[in-house]
Amino acid sequence: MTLSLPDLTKNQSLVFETLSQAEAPLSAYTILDQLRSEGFRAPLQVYRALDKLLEHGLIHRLESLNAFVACRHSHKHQGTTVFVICGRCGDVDELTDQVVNDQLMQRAVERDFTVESAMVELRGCCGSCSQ
Amino acid sequence: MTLSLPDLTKNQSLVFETLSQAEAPLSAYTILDQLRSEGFRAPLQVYRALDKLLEHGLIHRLESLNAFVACRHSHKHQGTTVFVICGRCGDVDELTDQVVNDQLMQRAVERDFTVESAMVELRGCCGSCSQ
DNA sequence: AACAAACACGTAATGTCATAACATATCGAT
DNA sequence: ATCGATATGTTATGACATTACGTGTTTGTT
Ligand SMILES: [Zn+2]
Ligand SMILES: [Zn+2]
Ligand SMILES: [Zn+2]
Ligand SMILES: [Zn+2]
Repeated sequence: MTLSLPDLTKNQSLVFETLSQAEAPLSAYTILDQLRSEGFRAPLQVYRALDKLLEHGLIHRLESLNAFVACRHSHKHQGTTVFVICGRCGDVDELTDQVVNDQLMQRAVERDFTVESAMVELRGCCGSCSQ
Repeated sequence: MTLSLPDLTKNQSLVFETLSQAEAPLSAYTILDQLRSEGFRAPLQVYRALDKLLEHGLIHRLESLNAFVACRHSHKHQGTTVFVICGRCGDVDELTDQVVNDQLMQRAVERDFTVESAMVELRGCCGSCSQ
């Protein structure tokens, strides 16, 4: 099954392909290095593409790593996304949880706080790496 | 009630005082600038003090801001701490929530993931700033 | 006291992540 | 064809963090 993607420009496609094929989160500068053979020369070429891909929801930024991953969800995100990040192999899984989301929003409302964005990241060791 | 603090060195005390008196999260370099009059010259002086203060649990690092705050809890942290960060005034509140913590741990266990650390940060607008 | 280990500190250099500023090019609608 | 919006190329700079090396200070042991 192929996702119907928004039209991506050349640079956006290159960055997205790079992230999609990676097995772990990549920093913008790592992406830059991998795309030098395609003519990339400067960080801004990467960051601009990343910005658009983030807007489209095709990728995510992991705040605790200063790195980026292609989205693994085939469905639209609803509520807060929880990122589960293995520190050994770098694998990143993502999940949405109604209970977590509702509880966070409830606690925010209680204190009259308007949530504009939420970050939830679990760092640790995945099943495969624990064997 | 005064906390019984671990013995802090001169540099650690200076950094902790700076953070304690701040009304918003501070970056390491902002702390450095504020402590130049006290003889601080290099980022490492700040980062080393921050490391120790983090170990002692006296301060927290906000991953989504690359900045630090003094802990506002008078009690020991149990489980995941949720940081609630106002983007207007910079105020940071922290709370612990059993439901959020248990649900996150449950979802981790389900997928055989061992959590080593969890980060939860809500960005938005606080009650005072919404008036 | 003498010694050694552990810890804290000072300094310079470097590494890593991200954006500002400015110029040029491409595309699409009128 | 012209115009506005978007995308791109390039250089420089800003912001966050660590490596490497040397020195000083404390502490526990002999
Ligand atoms: Zn996703
Ligand atoms: Zn793993
Ligand atoms: Zn705290
Ligand atoms: Zn506020």
